[in-house]
Amino acid sequence: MTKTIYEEIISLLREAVQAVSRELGEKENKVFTWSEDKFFLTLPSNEKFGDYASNIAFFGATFYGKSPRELAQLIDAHIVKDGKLLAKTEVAGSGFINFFIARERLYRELAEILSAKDKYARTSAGGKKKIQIEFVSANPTGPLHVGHGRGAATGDALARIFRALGYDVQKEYYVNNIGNQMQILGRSVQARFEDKEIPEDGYKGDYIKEIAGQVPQKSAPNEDFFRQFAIDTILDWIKKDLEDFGVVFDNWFFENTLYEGRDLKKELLTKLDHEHPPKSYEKDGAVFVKTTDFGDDKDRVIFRADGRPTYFASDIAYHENKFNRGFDQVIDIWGADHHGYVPRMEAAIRALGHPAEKLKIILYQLVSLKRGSEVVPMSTRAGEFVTLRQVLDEVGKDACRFFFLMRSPDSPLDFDLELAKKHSSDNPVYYVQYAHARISSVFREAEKNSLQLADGSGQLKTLELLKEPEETQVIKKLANFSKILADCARTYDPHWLTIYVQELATVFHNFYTKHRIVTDDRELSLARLNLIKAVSLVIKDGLDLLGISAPEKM
RNA sequence: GCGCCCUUAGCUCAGUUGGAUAGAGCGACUGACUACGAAUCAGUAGGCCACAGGUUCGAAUCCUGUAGGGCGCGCCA
Repeated sequence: MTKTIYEEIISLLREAVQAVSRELGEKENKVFTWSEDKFFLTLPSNEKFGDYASNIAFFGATFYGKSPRELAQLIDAHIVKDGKLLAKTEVAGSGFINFFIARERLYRELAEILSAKDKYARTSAGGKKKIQIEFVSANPTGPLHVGHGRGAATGDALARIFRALGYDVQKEYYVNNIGNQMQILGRSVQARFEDKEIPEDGYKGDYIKEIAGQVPQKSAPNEDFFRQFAIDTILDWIKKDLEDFGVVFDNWFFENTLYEGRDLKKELLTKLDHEHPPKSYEKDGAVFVKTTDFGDDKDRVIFRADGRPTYFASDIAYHENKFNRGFDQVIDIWGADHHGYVPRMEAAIRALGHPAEKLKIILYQLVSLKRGSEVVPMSTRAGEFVTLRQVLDEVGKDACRFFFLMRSPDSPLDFDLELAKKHSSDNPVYYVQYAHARISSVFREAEKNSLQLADGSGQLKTLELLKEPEETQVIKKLANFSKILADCARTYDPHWLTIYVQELATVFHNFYTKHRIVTDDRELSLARLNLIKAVSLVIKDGLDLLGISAPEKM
């Protein structure tokens, strides 16, 4: 596993800073401790600021009574510049250190992509750390709607990215298959089946009729049967929808298994109260958890006066179960409509004695559908929700996933169905896929001219022919891929990758229109074929990690 | 009423741990195919980063307040 350019620069920078610390420490008898999270590089917006930039000198400056610029110059003087990694560095502005990568290093990176192929940018950063991502987890009371699609796309893409970075990832779906809603579901189907009035609070959608229609006539159904039948049927739908959406879970966890063959109440209370002071108490016959001790604004009931557990009891037990399975990090992905639930869940984790950082809850904002400028009405209450299936059938998996992943989970998503269907440059999915197809097409053309890339043809000697600014731009963009993946993992946000593949497509298209690839100059043609090969590898890999296909023709 | 999220170009949005001259795409306008896919590319115009204070060497980014929008506030799930 070779080090990335980014990692190499960071370690040079760290060494330089340490050297400066020692020097100033000896001279002035005081040592500033740079916090480790300040060692990062940004990708400057303007290329005259170099390929990477660091603002590290802004941090120790006042401590040493120097200006950031002075400190930056000191650090800069200690950075090793041997031409293998860095062509030069510069202190600029009020104290930035700008790094310019040596051409030689860029060619080596390109060669690395060509030989690593789809293993490029795979790192061991995760160190086999066990992560669990729980997402979708919609109650099996109806088909998935578009909102669930956003959760599904986000969770699945994150899982793929974390895996690529060497984490041991498990994807899980939690099924609420017991409780009041399930009783109501069962009764609704039963009423349909028996042609009776659906209960006031029952489910009234057409899909209830559909389920009732599938109940075998000769069975002797009772309420339990209807409930189970309904749950099974709906779960089958959900699984099928997810599968067609490209999402396959490693594990389906059923709520009822939390209760089977054990006294959950006793176990939970033992867990909560084994340390002094106890974290639970009884009031008016009900059992409360003192979540207020951990930042929640009121204590929460986990067992009602009649002894029945609340939803929250299941959730606490479920998360305890996750931690018992040995995950170092547990990620929950919820729709923003559940945000009110976050403080109590986090409080519960701490009440159970787990460090708060072990649980990461990602909230994604809601999705609204549009056709052009017209808003598609959606209201769960009126039963007017648009299903994931409908959108999937209409716009296809690739566009659907790309649109869901195009925005940060934080920002509300306007999903324009018309745009997603368009096969034109307005549509970012096709823009990126087109770049990939175009490259495949060039290779078909090259073969006609009996030009082929043999394994290992990406020799440095050949690659060094790539000197045009547009070529350099492409190589630099390619070299950023691993940093982008790391950013996605650090921020738990895959949308950086959707932006990245678009940018990569842009620099490629720009190069393509300016320079001909297949020419009489055989060596140069080979060099350029290698370059676009690398582009197609990274685009394919990037799209793969988003769960989107990279077609060779379209 | 209380809490959380949001407000950046005509539109849809980037701007990640505070950093340099706030960036894309669409739309508008101008230009580029007698050789590899024009589903493409190049260029021009377009901004009081909702508003008002504050913290900082430095704020679209952090804090406080105001206005507007979304969501949530059960011994429901």
